[in-house]
Amino acid sequence: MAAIIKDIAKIVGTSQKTVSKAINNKPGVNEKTRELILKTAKELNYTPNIIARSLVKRKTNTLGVMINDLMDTFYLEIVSGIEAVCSKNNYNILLSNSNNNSDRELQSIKVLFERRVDGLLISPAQKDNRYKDILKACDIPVVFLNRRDIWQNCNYVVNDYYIGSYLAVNHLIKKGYREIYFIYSNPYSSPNKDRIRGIKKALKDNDISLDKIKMIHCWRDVDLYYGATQKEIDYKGEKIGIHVWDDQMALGVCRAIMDKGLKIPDEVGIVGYDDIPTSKHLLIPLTTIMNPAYEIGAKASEILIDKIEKKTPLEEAKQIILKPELKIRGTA
Amino acid sequence: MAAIIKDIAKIVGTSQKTVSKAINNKPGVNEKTRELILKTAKELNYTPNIIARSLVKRKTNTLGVMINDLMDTFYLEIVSGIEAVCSKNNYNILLSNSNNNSDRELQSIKVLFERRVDGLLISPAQKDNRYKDILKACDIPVVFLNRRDIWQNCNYVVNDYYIGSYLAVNHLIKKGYREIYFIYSNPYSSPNKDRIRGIKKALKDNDISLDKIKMIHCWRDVDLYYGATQKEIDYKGEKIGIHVWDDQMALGVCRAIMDKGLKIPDEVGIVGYDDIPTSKHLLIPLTTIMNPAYEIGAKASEILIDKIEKKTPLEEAKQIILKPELKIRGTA
DNA sequence: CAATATATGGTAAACGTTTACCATATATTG
DNA sequence: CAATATATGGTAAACGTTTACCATATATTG
Repeated sequence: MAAIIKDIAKIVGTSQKTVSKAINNKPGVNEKTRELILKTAKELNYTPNIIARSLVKRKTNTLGVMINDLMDTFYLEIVSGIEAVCSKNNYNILLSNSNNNSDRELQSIKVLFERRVDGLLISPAQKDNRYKDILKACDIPVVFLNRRDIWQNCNYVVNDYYIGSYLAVNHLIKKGYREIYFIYSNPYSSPNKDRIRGIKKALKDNDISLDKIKMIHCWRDVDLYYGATQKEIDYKGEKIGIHVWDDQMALGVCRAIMDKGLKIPDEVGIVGYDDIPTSKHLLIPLTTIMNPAYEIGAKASEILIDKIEKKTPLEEAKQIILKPELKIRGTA
Repeated sequence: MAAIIKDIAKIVGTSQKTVSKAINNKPGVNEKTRELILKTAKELNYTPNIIARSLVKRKTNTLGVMINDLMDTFYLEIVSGIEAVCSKNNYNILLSNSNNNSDRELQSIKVLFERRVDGLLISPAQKDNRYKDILKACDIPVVFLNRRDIWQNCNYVVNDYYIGSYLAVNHLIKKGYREIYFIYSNPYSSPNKDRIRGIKKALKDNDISLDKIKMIHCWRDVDLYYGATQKEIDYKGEKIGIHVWDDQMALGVCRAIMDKGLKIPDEVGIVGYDDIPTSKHLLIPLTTIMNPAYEIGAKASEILIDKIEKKTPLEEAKQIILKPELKIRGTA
């Protein structure tokens, strides 16, 4: 039905090769021939078949994007950044969501391979990442999003969680909150380890004993955060400072604090993480740490495309750590 | 480098066809031969090349997804729904973002065609949708997301905005808010037209003169909504009810109302739209209309896949209108 | 003018699958 | 037993591109 190169060649009375060259704007085609070919292509409503091209060129101009939680607005911004860079460089995105299920994650990565993506952007599921061997055996480049501990010398783009949580807790302490809590979600991930280091540094710098910090673990769900805050946090006259895993979860924490009848920021100070777009529009705008999600996605895609197009040697690990920033607003 | 069918055939000492059959679990292969083939495939680390398969089968098992604003959490949920259904049906997603720019939209749709997606899911850019002719000339199925006016008899899945805004304004009126505002964004879209019909119906049902409604147009940006509310809304002793384009924008409206020193919900009532996940976790949880975004995405993909696999005749338009729901919370 | 470079373009193979068309050996049927 | 059905599997073409290898005509060079 749809026209193919062979049809155009037949009509114009030339070879397929000449048609191919003309359509791809390559030199070595007579100007008149080229015009005739392009005109005919337009008339026949010709659309190049990228599938066929990919097969012979062994390049799909496609990036596989594996996200662990598409419902999280933080990843939304990362994907936006990826999309923008891909679009500019003529790459397409094959999007998958593991839902933090490592079986689905493994399966999806296999499918992305079968689809012959030129490179892979991965935001790993929370635990049990079994794809490591497959990825290492394979020779396509991979860049990890927001995680830096998948294997030694992996490519990654992360926010500097060490600095971020340092800034958060240091700010709380300087503002006079002395009873410090950290409510966290993903215990074994590199972000969490980095953040705990940052928090300890902040305590040390302010001459506060390390065991003054109270850690509350809570899986990532606003209602769970609400419940944990309700249950675990008690005001005994000393100002409480809470550093929360991320802004989304901070909503639950804020609500629980208000429901307990405590005052933000007078009795309880709260610092989130990520600076999602809603944070600054809340009734009490959230004090938080800006995590440049869009930039993470954009930077990671740039690195990946560089690797694919061999501008950067494949074996040399690219590791980018982006600076976070304290955004002081209404909650602390 | 990587093994292909030919290699396996040579090693096992059989034809390519037999290998292909064995790998695809098709009948007509001796059990012993099949086992040997699968074992060899595993040893060679064989990965089928979906690109080659797509070329000969003329089917890519890929859906093109064209979103007009990836930064909007509402579309995030739609994409999640799409992803879930695709994953279940062995389809992949090629994701594009038009950023409400109709040039990019047209360009991206062309690229998706060239990539030979089996079907297209489109959430149209705000204005000037120039892809209509291309789409109609082409013979792949298209389902529109959240818009029902692109052309006559197009396939679509929408929320019933007529009912939704009816519920919103009716609720405001019943609660005693008599001065009604509607702050809206996308004037010429089908959602807006449907919503205005719904609002008028609500006024009529409550015996309120149609010219009592005040419409404020404001492009979709929280700060613009904040500004418009600051400027346009004045409390003169009569309770004000505001129906806002969506929940995200309602954040700006709420903040402006508070900054003016007005009380929510005593003096000003606010009803949003969409029921994004944060709405129920706000300090004053937002009264809103639930818009089943995930379901829209899921349903649209199901329809599209049905069309592709010819379970539904291509020419018969599938038009699904999902019911919204009033969520009464703290703001009205 | 002969030798060479350049522009133009044709032929045919290749990318890695699937599948239409056969062919053969064995099992089943009346 | 002859006739037929069934299981197994081989050959070669096809999907729609790109490209290595040539070939020819013309322009340029000394």
